[in-house]
Amino acid sequence: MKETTICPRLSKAMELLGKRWTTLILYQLLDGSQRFNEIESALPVSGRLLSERLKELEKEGLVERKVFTDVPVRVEYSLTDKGRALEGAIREVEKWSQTWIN
Amino acid sequence: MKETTICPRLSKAMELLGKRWTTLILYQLLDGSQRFNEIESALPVSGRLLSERLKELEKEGLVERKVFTDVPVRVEYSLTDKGRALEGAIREVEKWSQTWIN
DNA sequence: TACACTTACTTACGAAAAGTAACTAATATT
DNA sequence: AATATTAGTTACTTTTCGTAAGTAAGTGTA
Repeated sequence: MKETTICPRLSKAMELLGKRWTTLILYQLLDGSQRFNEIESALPVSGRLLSERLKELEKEGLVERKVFTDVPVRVEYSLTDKGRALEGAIREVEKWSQTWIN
Repeated sequence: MKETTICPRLSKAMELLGKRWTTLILYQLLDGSQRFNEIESALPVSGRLLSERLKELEKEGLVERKVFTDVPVRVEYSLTDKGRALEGAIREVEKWSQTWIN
């Protein structure tokens, strides 16, 4: 990779948030804890990618995964403090989109 | 594409902003008008992708392109009002990254 | 007992996007 | 004539994405 002048923290943040679907998944979870299928229904993302993204977000500590051993199994995803701390940024994008898109 | 419950404006916004490099390019331009090579040097993005992204951003009205017929040619990119309106959102992400990354 | 049904994934595979490096046009300098 | 500069473009390989089908663990139904 090239040498750059950009802040490594912002760079790393964008590496995560700049991936397709990541921000919309977080946006969806701002409404509260949700099951896999709920998120999948709310967004035009496939199970394959949703699974992949949720794993990344869990690994980076933005999302928490809870398994309930009901039948069939129930899995709930929610934001951690680190994830919820992005609410301000996400709301700003939401506001921008209402003003400038379409 | 699937049916979703998410707001189409936010969805469209994220289709643009969620692409790799887009937000970092805008962040870079918050510093003011910059030439192609300046942006390329500041970010770990290749000329091929930078060119593609700048075209998209110009088409969507977030970035303006000005050609100066110096020798060799000079091209300057700057934010439009629509692009600059994203400053709040970008600064929020920047703040978040300073607090939570690393 | 056998078979369908549910959720939360995983796998396989072709298509699209991204990374890398070499190349180009226009012109000015050496 | 050869070299250098900027702002790209082209060709090619690798990575990521999208779609559809398959899986595991139980539970309900015939």
